[in-house]
Amino acid sequence: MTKPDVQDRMFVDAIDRGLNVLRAFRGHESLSLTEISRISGLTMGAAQRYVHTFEVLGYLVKDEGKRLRLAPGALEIGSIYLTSDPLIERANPHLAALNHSSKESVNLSRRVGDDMVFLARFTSHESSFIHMPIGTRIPMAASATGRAFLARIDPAEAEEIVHRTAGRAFTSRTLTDPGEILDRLAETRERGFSSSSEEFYLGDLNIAAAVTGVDGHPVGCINISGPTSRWSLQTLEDRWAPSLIHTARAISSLAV
Amino acid sequence: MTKPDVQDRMFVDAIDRGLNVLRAFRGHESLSLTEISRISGLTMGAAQRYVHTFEVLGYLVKDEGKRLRLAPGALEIGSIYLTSDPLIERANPHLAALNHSSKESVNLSRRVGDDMVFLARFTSHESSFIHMPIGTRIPMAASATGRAFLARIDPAEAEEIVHRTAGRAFTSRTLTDPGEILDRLAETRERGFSSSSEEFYLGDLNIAAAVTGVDGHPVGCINISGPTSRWSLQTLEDRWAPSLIHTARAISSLAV
DNA sequence: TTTATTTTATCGCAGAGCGATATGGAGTGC
DNA sequence: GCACTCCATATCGCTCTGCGATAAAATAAA
Repeated sequence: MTKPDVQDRMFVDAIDRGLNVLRAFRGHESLSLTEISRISGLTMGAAQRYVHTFEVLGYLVKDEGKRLRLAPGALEIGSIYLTSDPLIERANPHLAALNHSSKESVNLSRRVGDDMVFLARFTSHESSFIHMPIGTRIPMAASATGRAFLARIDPAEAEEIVHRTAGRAFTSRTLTDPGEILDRLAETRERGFSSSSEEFYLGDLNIAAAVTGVDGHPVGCINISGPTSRWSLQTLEDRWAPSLIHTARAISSLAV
Repeated sequence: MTKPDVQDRMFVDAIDRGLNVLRAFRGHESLSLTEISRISGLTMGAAQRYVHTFEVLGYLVKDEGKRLRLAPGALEIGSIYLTSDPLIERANPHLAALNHSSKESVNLSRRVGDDMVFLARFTSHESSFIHMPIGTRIPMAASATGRAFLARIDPAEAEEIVHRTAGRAFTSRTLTDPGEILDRLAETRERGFSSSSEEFYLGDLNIAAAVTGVDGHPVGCINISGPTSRWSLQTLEDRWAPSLIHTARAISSLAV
């Protein structure tokens, strides 16, 4: 369970237990009731009750036979979030303009724990397309957007996060040495943007810059991503980093 | 409450009560605890417990003062859905290709109740951009995608939906007469695609075609949307409806 | 056809979530 | 600076919601 303290009487267990039913679908197209019970750790009766509840609410739908799938109704809360976060609506015109001029994928993300989460995504105008839907999480230490964010928070906190989370490799190119990552943060602080080359998936190059709030603290990041088939990291940086920084500043200046 | 039957002992009330806290944020950037209590219909104590629970889970975050906002963590379940629905991943390359050739906004949607919900969105390569995030719902009767879907289901069911939901106008151009909408469905059945002109918001033109499953029933729709500043409905149809239909069929042929 | 597994339906129980309320904190007006 | 109002937080005794267990029904596999 997510509950931090077994004595937290303010925490509603049923919410977490219910969400665990939906979380069970991560990496699965469909699941049987028995599989949901096993993956979520709930008894068969409890799993049955939550599944029934989410079917009524439109979050789950029965597939052929008795298997269940997540349904489009599961987008309900995420959709409310996407229309209530002012940063997204404020950033969109700027992201669209940068997407238009660069013709590459341009995204907005915010921090969630040790990850960056995509909130808005304008896909490449060229034929190379990679499926990274809204809500996708990328580890901060292994991504340009994450490192752009880390470069703008308290250095001690950034160092703690890097030491705690570095080490996991996603490709053969992922930086895993904390010292090397911290060097990249220092470089990012100097240049005002970060970059990564094929660290989260092969063939993908990225440059990113932080968006700040009125107090100068980072509230999110924007990035441009382009494939190795069209760019080298050097040419992507030379051509688009100035516009990226300019766009990040333009979005930052709208913060209230 | 959403509960259809007060005697439904399988329904977990706490889930619905909790979701009502999050639903309260629809149309609001932030809310106080008192406002959440009032909008959701929960007592102060219950609202307090659910707010605390969602703060721990990362779905809500405290703003300046005591106000609360939805946080990016609220995308959790929606994100799992977007990566588990095989239609989305199957459709993406085709949507990207159509977006690339048409340079206009290309989207995928599925039916939820009386609405169509955007599941994937490739934005226009031109400068006109409209904020319609993933999860946005559009009434079936008042949209090209919805009418493309209605044209492929049982005519009696389609007629019932049109009579029950038609009448609400979103712009001065929204079709509200059920007879006229049913005529458009007949036209759609003939042409294999539907269209709408400025019905959901002014300046927006749309053509749509249904994606079908192995049994020929519709499982979703794709649409191309372009602004009146660049197209007339006639030229959008003439130029892109053949490709749209072709793309819908290509996606349909991948269904299992 | 038989057996095994999964799903559904039901029930008595107990503790999770409840509403009420007291207390603390913040904002406003004088 | 103080009084008042409103909001937020903390707490408590209570009850009914969600529980696990289990029997029956349905489905899948041999």
